Amino acid sequence: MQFNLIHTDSATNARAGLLTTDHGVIETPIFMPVGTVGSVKAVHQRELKDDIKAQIILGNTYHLYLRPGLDILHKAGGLHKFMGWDKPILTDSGGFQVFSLSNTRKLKEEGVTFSSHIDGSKHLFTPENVVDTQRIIGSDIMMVLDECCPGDADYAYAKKSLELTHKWLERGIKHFNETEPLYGYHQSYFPIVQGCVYPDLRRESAHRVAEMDMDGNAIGGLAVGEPTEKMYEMIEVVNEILPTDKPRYLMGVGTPANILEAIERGVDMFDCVMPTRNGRNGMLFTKNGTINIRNAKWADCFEPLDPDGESYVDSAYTKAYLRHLTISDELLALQIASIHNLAFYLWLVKEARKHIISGDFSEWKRSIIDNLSKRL
RNA sequence: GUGAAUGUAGCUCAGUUGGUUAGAGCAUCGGAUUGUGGUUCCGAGGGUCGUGGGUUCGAGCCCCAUCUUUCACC
Repeated sequence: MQFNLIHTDSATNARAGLLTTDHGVIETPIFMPVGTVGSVKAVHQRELKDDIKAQIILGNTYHLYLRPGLDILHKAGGLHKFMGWDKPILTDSGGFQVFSLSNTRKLKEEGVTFSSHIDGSKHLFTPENVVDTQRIIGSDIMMVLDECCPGDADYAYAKKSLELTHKWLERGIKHFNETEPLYGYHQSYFPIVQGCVYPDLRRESAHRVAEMDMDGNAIGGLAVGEPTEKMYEMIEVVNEILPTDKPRYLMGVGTPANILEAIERGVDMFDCVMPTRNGRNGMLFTKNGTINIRNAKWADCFEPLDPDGESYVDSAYTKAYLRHLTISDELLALQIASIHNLAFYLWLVKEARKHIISGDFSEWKRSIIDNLSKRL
């Protein structure tokens, strides 16, 4: 994997770059649609590629490990072949799911035991076997197993949690270095900065992560209940330390405004369920603000879905039609809303990149950011 | 025609031996959702209890009449 910075904004820390993987080049900053179980929910691979213009998508180790399972993924020749997607894939380690989904998780030095949300069966994730699993999945970017600390954790808990995450980090990297890709292309392995909302823990973690000298670095444990300003502060603290010549990935974030603020602070990669999950619930993102398409006021609005939108759904369908489909629980509603929102998120980062390169990122951000969180 | 049921929110129904401002689910309307369990959660509006009388301090509940719908029988 290679990362080339094309341009760094003179007024801010925003960067435009090119991330080259064996499955293609990614223009950063980038947003990565989330495709948990080998499918971006409600969106066809062809639409992802041709209409949304996704350059990389996410898969999830926890979900794929439980279903379809390693045997099937291995026989399929990895996730790319299995799902018919030949562009890059990043897999989350599953650490977050173990903490957010499982009610019977148990943290130990060795790893984390949890019971499946599907059938209750017991499983153990260790830093090592999560590497093995991601080798089998064959993701271009694998993530380390970490503990995602809640946003309201106290200092003592956060410190203890961070120590465990760092131990797991070293074990994971050791195992990564001792294993080989299974399908003939390179796999990168990103460590994750934790430390909750405590600047000294974040600094310590960022130093630790930077020392590992991996292909790229991630910032985790944010947007998990802490105030937004804290999140921005933590990004600043961490990015002072993380190397500038490696891509920085802010995990699980976020709103369009969050993304622009993070880009300004030097983040290159994002993923979030927001455009797809909220889309399935009738929320549309536009550059003028968000729309709740369920609202009665759209019932007879026969204007295009989004006059400024670049996706074909934006001009092909009206607000009234999408409201009708949404209220009627039609499957097409999920598809249209998901395609629209993902296309918007990809437009947003593409536009940000354009303005970083042309040197007016700050002005552009200022001109758009207040509108993004308005409600239409 | 006779007999038996039935009538409470837009819909399907609860509603104790008669006792404060008649409840629920769904629907409607609005809000939340940040490394996804096609979710989930939160809030709001909405009823002259078929109608008219009566008994009672007090009636959705008891009595009478009437209408609606359903079933059975002639």
